[in-house]
This record gives sequence, structure tokens and C-alpha cells, in this order.
Amino acid sequence: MTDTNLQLDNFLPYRLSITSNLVSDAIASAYVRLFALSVSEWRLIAVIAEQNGLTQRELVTRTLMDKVTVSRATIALTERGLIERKPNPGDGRSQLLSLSADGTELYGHVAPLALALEAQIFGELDQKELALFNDLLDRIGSAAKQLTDEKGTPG
Amino acid sequence: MTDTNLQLDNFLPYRLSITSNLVSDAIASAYVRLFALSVSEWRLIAVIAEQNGLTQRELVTRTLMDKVTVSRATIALTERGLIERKPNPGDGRSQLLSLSADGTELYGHVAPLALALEAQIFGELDQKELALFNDLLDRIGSAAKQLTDEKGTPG
DNA sequence: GCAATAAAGTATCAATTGAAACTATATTCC
DNA sequence: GGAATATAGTTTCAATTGATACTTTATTGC
Repeated sequence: MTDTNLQLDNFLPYRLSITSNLVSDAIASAYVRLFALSVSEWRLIAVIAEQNGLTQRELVTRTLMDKVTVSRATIALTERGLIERKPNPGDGRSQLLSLSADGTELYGHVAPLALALEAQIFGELDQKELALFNDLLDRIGSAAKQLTDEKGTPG
Repeated sequence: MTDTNLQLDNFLPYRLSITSNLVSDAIASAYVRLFALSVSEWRLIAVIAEQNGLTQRELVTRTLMDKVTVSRATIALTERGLIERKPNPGDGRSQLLSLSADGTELYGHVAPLALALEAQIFGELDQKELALFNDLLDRIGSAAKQLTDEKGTPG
């Protein structure tokens, strides 16, 4: 062991990534198994359920997903009849998305499950711990973003 | 908003995933830019630096990476002359991996950078917060794992 | 000791991902 | 109002990923 010893097990970015993957995998497999929804598809449904009439562009900014991912999930959900696309009177390039009757019904089923899954994973934390965890995620995310932006700056 | 309102922005698994990606991306791009190393490659180097003479199988269990990923990273690092593979006297199917002189030198450069990156991202948290964050990650990870294992059980 | 089975590592292939190119519509500027 | 540029969304393509099949060596049971 040198003085720059890294002790990979304790390297926090690494642990964060592993934990996040464990959580994502647990949730993704539940969505697929129970509702044949990918996580991207479910995210779109959840966002549209909160506010109807969004465009794909708005979904991209809200979910931080790639626009190709949003495009594909939108197409899949439309083909499956879970969302509807209506012309956007204000802009011919985009469409306004809303949940269909089926989509609304599905959302009614999936939303409680999503919350139940969250509860099973985070349920043993008490309120204070949850608040702190959220706060820490915020601060860590900001720092990481700043780092990326700095380094990305040309010159 | 319904009573099953999900408020995606506050859905913790989602926030965890976003934060983790921000951190991973910041670190991955730094490794690639400065040392032309993928994160998998860097992880192998870090683990081998901590203990020489491991087999790929042992690397798989320690890093939780897929064995295909480990195989590919091992081949790439060997071709680049950063690690060496010696016959395993105890088992002809596997080889013992160790850092080459070049690999050791590279590790000397990268390890401080890795720690500096971690410091830039997590540095504003104090000791108590770091300890708590680690503890929370542990507990969350265990709960998620348990959930996956339960559901994965046949029958 | 030799079949039958297991394990380490690699190769193959199909699915997922996102960058870049593309189409269609909007906006800007003269 | 028309050329030049920008933006919303889709398509294409190349890279990454991991499941599966495969090769080689170990182990097990007879």
C-alpha cells in the first residue's frame, strides 16, 4: 500500500455508482416484469401525467434524457396507445403529448407501485436521514456538474 | 395532481441515478482525457495496484464488473503494456495479473488525480456528512439488492 | 485413469445507446 | 418576402454492452 492508496472499496464515486445501479436495476426489472415498460417510457408517462400537453423538447429538459431516447420512447408509447400526439398550434415541428385513457389507467396502476418500490428501498431511513440524503445528492450533483462544465470549457 | 402524484423531480431513485451519472461522467471524461483510460481499465489498475497476482475471476468478484468487461479491459491493458499476465501455477486456465513498470508509473500519476477529483466533488461535505452518506449508501444498496433477489427467486 | 461435469476466460451476436446527419418548420436579417 | 440560420424531431450508423456459446483446463465420481 502506498501513500496514494485508493482502497477501491471506499472510493466514493465508485460506491455511489454501484448503489445507483443496484437501485436502478431493481426498479427497471420491476417495471419491465409487471408493465412491460422501460424506465425511459415510465419516466415520460410520469412527467406527462403531471402536466399534459408537453412537447418532446420540454420532456428532454425535464427528464435530462437524450432527445433520441425521448423520441424513441414517445414513438413506442404512441404505438402502444398509451399517449397521444396532437398538433401543436404554435409550432408545426412539434406535437403536444398527453396520456390516453389507457395511459391514464396504466399510470394509476404503476404510480403506487413506483412509490411502493421506493418505500421498500428507502423505507428504513427516517425522515431526517432522507432529507439529508436529498441535500447531499444536490450538493454532490452541483459539484460534479461544475467540474464537467469547467473542464469542458474550450481554451 | 392526484393522490398518487409522483413528482418525478423528487422521486429518489431518479435523483440518485442522475447524481450518480453526473459524477461518473465527470470522472470518466477526466480519465479518458488525461490518461486515455476507460473507467473499467482504471478500476482494474487500481485493484491490481492494491494487490498483485490476482486472476480475472478475482477481479470480477472484487469490482462487480461483468467478466466480459474484465476480459476486454485486461486484454487492452496487456496490449498497452500496463499490466502483465503470468502463468498461474495452480490453475492452467487462468493467469496472474500484475502491474508492469509502466503501469506502476501510470498508477502513481492517476491515483492522486482520482483522489483529487473525489475531493473536488465530495470535498465540501464534512467528515460527519461523508460518514453518513457512506452509511446510507450501504443501507440503500442492501435493500435494493434484497428486493432484486426476492423477485428473482423462481417460484 | 477415464467419463461427466464444472469453471476460467474468450468470441460471437443481438440489443441499447447516443453522436451526427437529415427533414421539416421557424426565425432572423437584410 | 426571401436567403440564411436555428430548432424540433427522426434516422442512420458506429461504439458499447452483456447474454450465450465456445475452448481449454480442473475436478468429481465411478
